Amino acid sequence: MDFKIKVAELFTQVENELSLEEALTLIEIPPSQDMGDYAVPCFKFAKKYRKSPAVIASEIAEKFGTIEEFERIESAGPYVNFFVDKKHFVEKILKEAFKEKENYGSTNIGKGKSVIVEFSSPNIAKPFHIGHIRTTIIGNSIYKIFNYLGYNTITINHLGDYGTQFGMLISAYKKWGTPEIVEAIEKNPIQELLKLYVRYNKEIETHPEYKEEARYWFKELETGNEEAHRLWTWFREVSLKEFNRVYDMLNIKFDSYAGESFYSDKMPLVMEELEDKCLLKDSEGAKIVELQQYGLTDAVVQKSDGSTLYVTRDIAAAMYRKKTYNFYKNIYVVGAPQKLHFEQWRKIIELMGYEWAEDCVHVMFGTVSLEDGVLSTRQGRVVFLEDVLNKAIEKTMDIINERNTNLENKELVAKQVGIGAVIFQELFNNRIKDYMFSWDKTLSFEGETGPYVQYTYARTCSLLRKGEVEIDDNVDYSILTDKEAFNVIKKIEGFKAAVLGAHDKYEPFFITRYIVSLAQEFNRFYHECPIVVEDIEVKKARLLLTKTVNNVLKKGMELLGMETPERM
RNA sequence: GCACCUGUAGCUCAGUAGGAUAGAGCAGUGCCCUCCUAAGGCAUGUGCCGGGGGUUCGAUUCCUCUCAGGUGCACCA
Repeated sequence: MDFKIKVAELFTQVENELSLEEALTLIEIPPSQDMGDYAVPCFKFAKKYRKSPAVIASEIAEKFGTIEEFERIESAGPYVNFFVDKKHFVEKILKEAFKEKENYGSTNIGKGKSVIVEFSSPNIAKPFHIGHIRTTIIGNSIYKIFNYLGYNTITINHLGDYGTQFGMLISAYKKWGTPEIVEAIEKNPIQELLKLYVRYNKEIETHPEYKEEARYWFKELETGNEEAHRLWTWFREVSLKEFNRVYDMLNIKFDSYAGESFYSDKMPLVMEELEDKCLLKDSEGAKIVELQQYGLTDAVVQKSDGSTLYVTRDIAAAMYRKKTYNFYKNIYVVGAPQKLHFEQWRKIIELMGYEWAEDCVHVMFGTVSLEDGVLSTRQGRVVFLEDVLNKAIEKTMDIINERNTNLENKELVAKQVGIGAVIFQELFNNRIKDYMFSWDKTLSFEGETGPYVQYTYARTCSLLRKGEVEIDDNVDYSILTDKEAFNVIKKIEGFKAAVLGAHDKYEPFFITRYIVSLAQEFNRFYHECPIVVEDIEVKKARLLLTKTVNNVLKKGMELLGMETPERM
């Protein structure tokens, strides 16, 4: 980064009308190595000097004398190309990384600021399936990234634990809840509760009165009927226990499980406030907030039967969170189909006069589908998240048994690598892309994959063990100016930018792409340059580089939510 | 009908706040373990960057129209 600033400074010296900021925006990274490390195109100056950009570039390049940080500065066509002094560069980057250790890549931009990340949020009594993988893994990574940058982070699992569906479940249980069913639910909660739910929905067709009964029980639940509450609590607990199995596998923890039910008593106040602020309109018995003038569709905030809706609850939740946590950002990791909902919700909060509406962000992502169509719980088109993780672990175990039979902790490593592969895959592309779930892709471990990065990391660990020297930054840096080492170090320099990019755009894939490319560069270096060698100076220098790569890969994987096995 | 998202190599995708010959992985082919972990490295081919117009010295990138796929549009969440 500092070298880039240096380039900008040099440029402002020869072009004194240029501000440092302007100069910085002009700087580019040349497409090819032999064009230098930084470049400034001169098209912009053509008008001013009435000369061709190529002539300007060569004139500018000549104005620079010898400069310590740069090996040479020369023009190539309309560009001025800067070649950094390799030794200088290498030394600066590695010393910095060595000094900052596991904080290399972090900055303190989040100090004193609280950020809420709401993610995962499965529905109680419904399967935790492949459709939940995205919010869960993306959300966890965003939390880790913000946490690393010094923010005070709060993770919230906004459980879907409220609504008429629970009236149905309670009613169904009261009808068919034999001791055998109780036992089955304890053993296999989600599947059995889902069965009850599906059966109830089916029987509504022949027994229309069931619909009324479900509503009755939901009302009872709301008004504090003891039995209803006891059943609801039980459903919630057994479901959560099952979800926690997956969270444990993924190593995910939440600070709060305040779900929909948590806000159920906070709705009247929201309605009152909307009323006071003259935002409500009656429409066919329902209460709405008109939003058409803002290019949105009107939002229903209260049904004609008086009960509230999703948006109303989210407004209550946002207000509660502002009051409780005084957030700097309130992040919702929820699928793209809910874009309109979040736009309406944000607009309403804004209309209520809360400036912090702009601090609420919807981090959306594309939809997962299956090869045989859209996911559908009812139609049995589900892939359970737990099955995906377990299959990935199994496959990893097979590979380990094939190739490394004397590895210790095989089970642990298989778990770390298998799950790492799934996480990595999920965070490899731009969030917004839709994708089709495929076992082949999920279970492929070659090329740009999680195992590839973990393998490279394990390789660095192995080298550090075999090196048997104390790593310090007092080495002969000229050893690291060859092409392969230099490329690795240039890559290392980019870590900070990758983390910041991921932060700014709420896009973990900046980090995913980054660590894969770092691993690639390191593997090239590894194949070209023997590291653990007789010559102690060469060994020390190359091991310092190895150690730095080791640190960055480890931190990068951690930010994605992956484990980092030291042998595999 | 209206709105939003996506469209780049056979497949899956990158493409850095418009710039120098558009890049990776997979799949295919051929090399490299007497050498630090071969889940690795090297070599090799592939592109009307969906299409038309426009802005610009310069467009995969910005604007506009258009085609294709996906998603959302009031009492589900």
